[in-house]
Amino acid sequence: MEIFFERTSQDGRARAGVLHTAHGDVETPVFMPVGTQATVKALDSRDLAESGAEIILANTYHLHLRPDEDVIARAGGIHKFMNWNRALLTDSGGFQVFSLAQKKHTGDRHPTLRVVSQSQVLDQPPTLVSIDDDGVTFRSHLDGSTHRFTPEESIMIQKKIGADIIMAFDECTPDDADRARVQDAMDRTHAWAERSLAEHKKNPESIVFGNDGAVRGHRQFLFGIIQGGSYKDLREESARAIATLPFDGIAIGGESIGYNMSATAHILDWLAPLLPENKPRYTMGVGVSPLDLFEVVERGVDMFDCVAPTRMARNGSLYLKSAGVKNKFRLNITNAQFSEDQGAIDPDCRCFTCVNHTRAYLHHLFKAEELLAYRLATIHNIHFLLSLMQEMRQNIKNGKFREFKQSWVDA
RNA sequence: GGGUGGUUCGCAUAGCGGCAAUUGCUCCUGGCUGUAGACCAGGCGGCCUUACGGCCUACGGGGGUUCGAGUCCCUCACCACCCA
Repeated sequence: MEIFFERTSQDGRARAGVLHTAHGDVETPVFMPVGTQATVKALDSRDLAESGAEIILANTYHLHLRPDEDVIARAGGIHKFMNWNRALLTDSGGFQVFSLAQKKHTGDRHPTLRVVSQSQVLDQPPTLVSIDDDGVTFRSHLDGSTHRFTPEESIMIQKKIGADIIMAFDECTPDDADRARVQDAMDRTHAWAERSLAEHKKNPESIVFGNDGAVRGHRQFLFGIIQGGSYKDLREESARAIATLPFDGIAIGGESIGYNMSATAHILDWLAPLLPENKPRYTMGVGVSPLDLFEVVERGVDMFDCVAPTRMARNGSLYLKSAGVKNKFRLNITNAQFSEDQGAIDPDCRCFTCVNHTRAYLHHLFKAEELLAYRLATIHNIHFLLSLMQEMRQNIKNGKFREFKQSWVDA
């Protein structure tokens, strides 16, 4: 029988291991850069590989709406489509269901007016039409057209996209939801987990096409997702339900995860005794601060992703060690104080940006809104976190994880 | 030499008797969840106040009318265009 995940060492609850995928091995614990629309924004596949990325994310919701999964399947699958030959994971679209339903994501903070032509203005926020036990109906944020996702549909789309790891279709719970709502979403997530699994088991391979037009699939691994909000008993119930099913990996979802790190830590502590040791664990949406990565790795998590490093990069917020607690290991390169700073973003960083360019230059590129700013900044932030993960793995292997974490806490 | 228009917070603008005074840009600062995000929010004369708010200085210079002037009148300076 094939082996997907191997633990190679353990230090306390922190684990180091490797994921074996059709597109190469992935050393864990791993941070996965987010490439929603089949691109990690501002980077090409060479930038990504040189930054040390072994696995990236893409999104089912976005790729279904554009360009459409059949386009990607006919192109030979997402790896060929975007020229990325390492591992890739697709999210199921479950988070978008949650995101679409959240009022705060349709509020003033987001532009809803898009100029379509000189005389036509389209006011088209994404809209959640309905959620029922069978699936979700929603309107596209691109053109307002109505679409429907069911667990079966989400899995089928993910097979056509052709990721190495795919996610069960789930319902993410808002942080402020009451218990009945959380329970409801959790029960639905469990039912959808079984249906996602059943659909996947029919054919555990991707459905993408070779140059000859014949299907040329590769093995895909399916993760289930634990929900249950901030309720201990619900989280435990969800963990038992998901852990019992023959998923290849276990994800932990919910709005709190990554957003509220003390809640995330509590949830992980509750789940610790209930998670199977032999399956990879994935906290969805963790990685705003380097310290967040320590928090989850310390609690036995193997995988995590976050839009923060790439988005922060485009917004001029760049990671560095010893920036003090105040700004959480980041500096804002657009600040006036960097206009003539001839040092590297992070003097200890060995990424392309830090080796070749100064803070003053990056400051200028951002002020001038030059496109190179976003690429150089993203290269740095991704490299920074991935290199931190590499050090973390090494320290787990050497049994020095606690000391290593402390060196960052004290920084 | 004559005529017309203009001079408002770094730049550009609004303002037509109640104004610390519009808007855009620049500038300053902050925020970023399984990406509707190369985005969003706040600030932008000075001083004081936790806040409500208060005081001072301000619409080219000077003078005048008025309870009150960036706004009306006179004058000077400068800029632009037109006619000689």
